[in-house]
Amino acid sequence: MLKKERQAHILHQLNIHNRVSSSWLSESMQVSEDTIRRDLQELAESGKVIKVHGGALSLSFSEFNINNNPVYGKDEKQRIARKAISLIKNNMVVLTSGGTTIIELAKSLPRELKATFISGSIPAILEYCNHPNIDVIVIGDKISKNSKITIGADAIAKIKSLRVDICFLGINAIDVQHGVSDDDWDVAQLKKVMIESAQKVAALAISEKIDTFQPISICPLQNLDYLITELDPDDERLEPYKKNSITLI
Amino acid sequence: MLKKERQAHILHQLNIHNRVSSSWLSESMQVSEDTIRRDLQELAESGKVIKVHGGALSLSFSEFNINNNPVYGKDEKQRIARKAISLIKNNMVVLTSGGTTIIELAKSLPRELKATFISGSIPAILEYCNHPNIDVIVIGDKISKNSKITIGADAIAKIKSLRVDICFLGINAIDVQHGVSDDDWDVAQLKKVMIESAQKVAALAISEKIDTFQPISICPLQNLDYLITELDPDDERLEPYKKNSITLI
DNA sequence: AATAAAACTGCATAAAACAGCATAAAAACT
DNA sequence: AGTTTTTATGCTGTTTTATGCAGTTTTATT
Repeated sequence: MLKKERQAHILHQLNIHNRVSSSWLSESMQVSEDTIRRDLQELAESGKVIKVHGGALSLSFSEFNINNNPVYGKDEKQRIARKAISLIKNNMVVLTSGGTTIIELAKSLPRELKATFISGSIPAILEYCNHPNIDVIVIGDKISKNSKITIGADAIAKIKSLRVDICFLGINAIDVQHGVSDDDWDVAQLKKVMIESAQKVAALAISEKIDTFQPISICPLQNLDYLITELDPDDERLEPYKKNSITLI
Repeated sequence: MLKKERQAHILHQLNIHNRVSSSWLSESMQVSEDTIRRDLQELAESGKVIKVHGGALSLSFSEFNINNNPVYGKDEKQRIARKAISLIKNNMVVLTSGGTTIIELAKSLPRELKATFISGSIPAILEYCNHPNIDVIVIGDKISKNSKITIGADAIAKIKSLRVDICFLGINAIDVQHGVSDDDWDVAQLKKVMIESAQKVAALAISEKIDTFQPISICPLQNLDYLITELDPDDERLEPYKKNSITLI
């Protein structure tokens, strides 16, 4: 087998699998690992593959493309935020959960928007505070360290006493069978009452969370009014969610 | 599975769930926990994740800590903070007001201190959150934009229901005749009830605020147990405050 | 304060990378 | 054709890297 052939074969395999291991290549083409190593070295030097210990990765390998922006998945979250904002009208009272998507929403709020935001998420509150025209109401209680959100009976009681126009939930998992679910019991309780206290409920999720589930159930799909992802509302991945009278945005 | 693959997988999981546990990763990728630990270590060193005991957190979960605008009189406030901390013992319940001096206090808390902190000041809460051994309780209510602190009937009622070991007040004005005073009516109300709810009250003030007064009175000197400034307790400027059974620190 | 889980340390090992050499085939040149 | 040069490949021994394991220390939780 000629050198060029071999290298072409390697590139081909990389296109298919996004990864190859030296040992496997050596085996499948019946050449020594040294030869493979030298092939990979050349391909890497001419920038066609990414060489790593034990093999090579395709250029399209996520880390090197996506990871140029420091916050993973930030663009997606900003798209979601923009869509979510279209639901907020002046003088509305808005309840928000925690999570990075919600923080992105908080950061993206247009300056001229005038509304009341209620939340127990410290980072979100901080963002709301920096906004010129937004009234901020804090849900008090004990803070859960890892999610930086207030949780507990007081928080739940306070949320129950509310009746807000719309509630934005940053969700961790959603699928047709289980509905919205989470892996933190306290946070799940909080989200449950948030849903009850809101006229409209919007779930915010990057598409990677679609069709996943976690141990603690929050609500069935029927309770949601909007599902907002970074995808086009007509994307086929969202098809199963259409029949549940959820508005896809 | 190649190392980079694994690390990319970890980042991907983090993107979805915001946090991952080492044990789960180790299980799901069939490698030892040591390997995972080393992966997380590398990712943390290159600043792609935040390593915590038992796993790792997504970066986007701490990026709101970039709040380092210069503080007026920072050195003095740090000195005050150090003195104030000497009053806090393990397992105490501490109530704090807002203000930059209090935030300096929050930042200076020693890692090994184990206590419960209660506050309605968002910046202070954020600092408490980043401390490993401190339980944080948030006083909820409407936020006063300029002081980033919760104010209102709910906050006052909640504080009244407390009985804390010690209360730290960042104060705006103090003099012998009027006692502690302030220029914000809401904040003053809040501080009044804080004082009532605490066994001991410590007032924190840089020396510039000594012997000044403002329109709204909070309490007479008699209600204070400690007065903490950046000055030496024997400084002559503090002489008038000694006879009021206040401990100068 | 006691306990269990996780992190670290140092070591062992296997796999992979590397450097240098040998060789054989291919290419280039006389 | 014969010689030299270049290129490609494999081999040997050494170095580096990746990973797991055992024992200890640290951290979190109750």
